[in-house]
This record gives sequence, C-alpha cells and structure tokens, in this order.
Amino acid sequence: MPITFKNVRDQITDRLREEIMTGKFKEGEPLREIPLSDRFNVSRGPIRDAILQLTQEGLLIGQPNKGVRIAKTWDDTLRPLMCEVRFKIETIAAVELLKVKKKVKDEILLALERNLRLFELACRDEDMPAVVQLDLEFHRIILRGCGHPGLESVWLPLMGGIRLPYSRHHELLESHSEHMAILQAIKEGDAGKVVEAIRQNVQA
Amino acid sequence: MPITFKNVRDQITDRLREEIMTGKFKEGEPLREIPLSDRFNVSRGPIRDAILQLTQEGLLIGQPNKGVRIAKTWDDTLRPLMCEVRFKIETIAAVELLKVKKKVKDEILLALERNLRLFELACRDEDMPAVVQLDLEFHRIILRGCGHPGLESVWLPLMGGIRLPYSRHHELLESHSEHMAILQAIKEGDAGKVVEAIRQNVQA
DNA sequence: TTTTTGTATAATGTTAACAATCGGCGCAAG
DNA sequence: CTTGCGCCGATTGTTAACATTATACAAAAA
Repeated sequence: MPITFKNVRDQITDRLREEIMTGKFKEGEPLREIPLSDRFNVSRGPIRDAILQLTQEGLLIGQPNKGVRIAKTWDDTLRPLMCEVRFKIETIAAVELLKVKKKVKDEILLALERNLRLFELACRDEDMPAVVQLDLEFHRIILRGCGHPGLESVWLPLMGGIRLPYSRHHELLESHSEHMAILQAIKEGDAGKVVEAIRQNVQA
Repeated sequence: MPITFKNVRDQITDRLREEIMTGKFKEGEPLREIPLSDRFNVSRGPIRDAILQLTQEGLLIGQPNKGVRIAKTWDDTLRPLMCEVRFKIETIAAVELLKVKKKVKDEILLALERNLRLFELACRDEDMPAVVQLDLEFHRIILRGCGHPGLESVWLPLMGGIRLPYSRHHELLESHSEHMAILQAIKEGDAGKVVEAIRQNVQA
C-alpha cells in the first residue's frame, strides 16, 4: 500500500480523474484494470470502483465485457451550450453560498484563499497538471460548500465533458485574477457581482 | 424493458434507482449491502457497484465505513432553479436529436411510441411506480439517443435531486399528452415547437 | 481463395473470504 | 454520577480466486 490517508477508492478516483483532466491520456485510449492495479499496488476492486465512478462522470465510456476507453470531449456545437449550463449551476451554488452561516462560510473562504495561493505558484511554474487540478478544485470548493450536496453530482459530469482547455501563460494568470474576483465578490456578499465574476471566468 | 441487460450490476442499479425514485424508501433510511445481496441473490460486489453509482447520482449519500442513506430531495429554493437547468439540458438533447441520421432517429421514435403506449396503460391503472419509471424512461430515451452520450451523465443526477412529484390522476394524463406533444414536435422536426413542448412538460 | 469454426488467450464480471473501521456497551477509576 | 478505556458485534473496505465473455488466429471445409 502506497499511501493511506483515507479511502483507497477515492484516492484512486481523484488521482485518475486528475490525470484524465490534465490530458495524460489520449482520447479513445483504453484503460485496463490489471495494469492500473499493478501501478497503484492495490487489487482490482478499488480500481473497478474508480473506473465505474469516472464512467458515470462521463470521463470514460465503457462497453460490457470490453472495458473502458477515454471519452471524447464534447464537440463544438455542444460545448458552448453546456458552458451555459455550467454557468447556471455555478451561479446557483455561489449565490447559495452567500446564505450559509458565517462559521462554515469562513472555512470555505479560507480554503479558497489557500487554493488561490497554490494556484498562483502553479501558474508561475507553468505546471499545467497542477493548474488544471487547482482550477477545478476552486470551483469544487464552492460547489461542495454551498449547502446543497447534490449540486456537485451534476457539476462533475459537466466538467468531465468540458475539460478546461488551456493554452498560453497569460491565460493562466488571467484565470487566476478571475478567481480572485469571484472570491472578492463572495466576501462582499454582493450576489450580482458574484454572478458577473463567474460569467467572466466560465463563459470565456 | 428495451433490452434485458446482460450484467447483474446494471440490472440492480436500474432496479434500485427505480425503487428510490418511486418513493419505495423513506428519506434518510439506511441501505445495507448484505440484506440487498440476499434479496437479489447475488454477492456484495454488484450491490456495492450499484450503491456507488447511485451515490454518484445523488440518490444516496454515504459516509466512509458507515454505509449509505437515502438522500433528501432538493429543497424548494433549489428545485425550481434546477428545473431550469433540466429544461436547458433536455432542450439541447431534443434539438440535437433532430439532427441525427434518419435510421437511428426512426428507432428512437419507435421506442418513444412504445413508451407512450405503456405510459397510457400505467396512467389508467394509476400504477404510480410504473408511471414514474416510464416518465423518466421517455426523457432518458431522448437523452441517450441524441448523439451526445455525456448528456445522460449530467441529466441523471439532476433527476435524482428533483424526483418527479406526482399527485392527482388528471396530472398523469396531462403528463401523457405533454409527452405526446413532444413526440409530435420531434416528428415534425420543428425545433421551436420541440422547445415549447418540453417547456410545458418540464417547467410545470 | 474465402468462409467458417474451434481454440487459445486476455480481459471483465462475480464471488466469498479476510481485514479494517465504527458504534455501543460494560466496567472501573476519579 | 460521570468520564474514560477497552472489548465486541456489525458493517464496510479490500483482496484474490473463480466464471464468463469477447477477440484473435489458425486450421479445415466449401
């Protein structure tokens, strides 16, 4: 066993999701259970769990008895439409977040600030995997903290299909300042400002 | 039953989802693995798979090492917002469905018609579980057939949180005629009409 | 040559045993 | 009487063996 902080299943799920999101596999590439179980030094059980979950999120597509492959990202007709959906979901979450009680809210703000510090570092290093992972994490913190657990279940498959496209360095810092704006708007408690800040970041 | 799924996992997942959706369990009620594996006469493996999947869909909530419980449906502030999201998703799917090639489209139309026949029977019998299941199935056929597999992954958790509320008999037949309208609009290939028909059915 | 069929192989699907973890209860110390 | 410790039963988490299914390839028949 490599590391044991919590559930092996969730560790592997998060790890694999991160790797797929950051483009470590090619589209259509098959993912086999045994090589993965070798790599993580666990049995096939947790691997199967992780694969099942990522399939449900739309990152993998599977045929019975034939395993899974890396799913294609959404085509250009679908992507902008789904970005609107994403915008709606994240807006709902952020506005709901304004209503949670102060104690919980402060924790979330703290987590967001810490995320932004790490995000800035990753941008400077141009560490793309870290950037993607931290970008997603920022939004996910809001989704998880807004008091409606079910929202994350809807959001995850959305992001699986969109797969943040990144390219140039200045875009990264741009993304960082957009996140800063979101955090600032949340701190001010101004719902309108929050919505606008999210629009800037999501509907790019 | 479009097809009798070959693997046990999906059979159990669909069966459990249907039972939860049709209100066979109370909110917060715990769901244990061993009783379920007894009931379905399988081992705990597929049961765990199903539970994992339904948890991901938001129908169950689970704590590590403590099992899962039936999740609460979304509260009244969230539900209408998410119904808008649902409307957007189903609209996208139905409009995309208009574009798929004729051969595939005809199959889908056939499936929808068969669904409506069964739906009508279930309405007359006031067989609520069947009604809910067939209502969901109708929309799901469109989602699955529209040519963008990922859409279903987003839609499922949405429906998990909404959990169609039904009450009086005339509502059932109303729902049936709304579905008829959607099918008719799709047959005509009129995107505007399709959107309106879906709005009628979804934003009730 | 083409098609078909049988077999080998490698992958997933399923099972049951084993390990780790959580909650409750009893009991003793303060 | 309350608090803290440790055991016990129950439940989930993990593992490895076994079963089933799909694919590739080769040999035989048309």
